[in-house]
Amino acid sequence: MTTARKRMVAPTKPAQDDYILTDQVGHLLRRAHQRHTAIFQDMIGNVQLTPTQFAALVKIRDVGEVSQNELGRLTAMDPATIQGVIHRLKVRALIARRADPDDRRCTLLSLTGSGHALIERALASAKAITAATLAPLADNERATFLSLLRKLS
Amino acid sequence: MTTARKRMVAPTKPAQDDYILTDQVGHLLRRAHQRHTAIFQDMIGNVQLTPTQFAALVKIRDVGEVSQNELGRLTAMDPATIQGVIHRLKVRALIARRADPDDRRCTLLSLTGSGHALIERALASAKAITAATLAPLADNERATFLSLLRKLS
DNA sequence: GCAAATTCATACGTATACATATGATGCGGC
DNA sequence: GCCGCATCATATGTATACGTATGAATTTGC
Repeated sequence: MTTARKRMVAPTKPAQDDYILTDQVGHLLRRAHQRHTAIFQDMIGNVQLTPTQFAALVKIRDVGEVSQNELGRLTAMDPATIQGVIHRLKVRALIARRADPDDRRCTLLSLTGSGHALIERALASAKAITAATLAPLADNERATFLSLLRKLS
Repeated sequence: MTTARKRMVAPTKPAQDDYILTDQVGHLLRRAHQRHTAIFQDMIGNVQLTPTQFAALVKIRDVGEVSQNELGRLTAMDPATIQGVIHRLKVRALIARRADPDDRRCTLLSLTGSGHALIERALASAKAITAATLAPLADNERATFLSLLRKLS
């Protein structure tokens, strides 16, 4: 064992130059998304809404009655994902459901009165949240960034 | 002034102009992250790794032995999150753990032989995944995008 | 030196996010 | 008409992601 000295120097320092994790677009996207979510939770106020719950409510407000899967497509959520989101909003009575008279597979979703009131309050915060997320960028950089980001979504 | 002609039109068609969900940076970040995750799962190959599992393995490879919380900081994961990631990698024997002789609170993590072999195989795919994610952008746009994205992470 | 504050890893609860499977329903092709 | 296929909503399982709480261990502040 006296020869057990530092036999393995190389393995402890592999080729970082080749693939730097924190420079990869996937890692940066994940961190930027994390940061935005944190800002959202900080700034959304006493209205208890997650980003996806907010998205679902805003979209229903925009389009009116809509089926669950259709709402998922409009907000980029899997049917399995939107199901849980809607369920939690329904429990809080922010959303109402009724059977679609024309297609018995579908459930039509709409905002309740309190849902409407809540989303209107949340919208003010939402604009500030977008501004806070983009705050590290200069004015002229923001449009550039959004334009490029849109191409990747 | 003469009464509300278009007063009642508004409720069914609310101010979309004011806040367009799909133009908000948070929504675009979420969708871009979704797209990257899908590309990752498609291209990572028969190596069964999620993006965060891959990140943990790559980072251990880069820095050698490291405590669990420290690894979390290096890969932008909460202590609660990294705990689950490490647990799943440990079950698959891709990671080994030993007590830190200098700090009995800590557990030192390292790659096993198969962990090392697996991450080396995954690295080839990882470069292609980054390229595929950025494929919608022109060459000159990619550096711009990454530079701006880094400011938001 | 020692009490207070911090850090480490874990555990529990909630909320996306998606693959997959299922049963009910609608629709197109023949 | 009706059979095959698609769609809708749900259910289950796995994996982040994080807040909060906990107990053990270490560092600090005085």
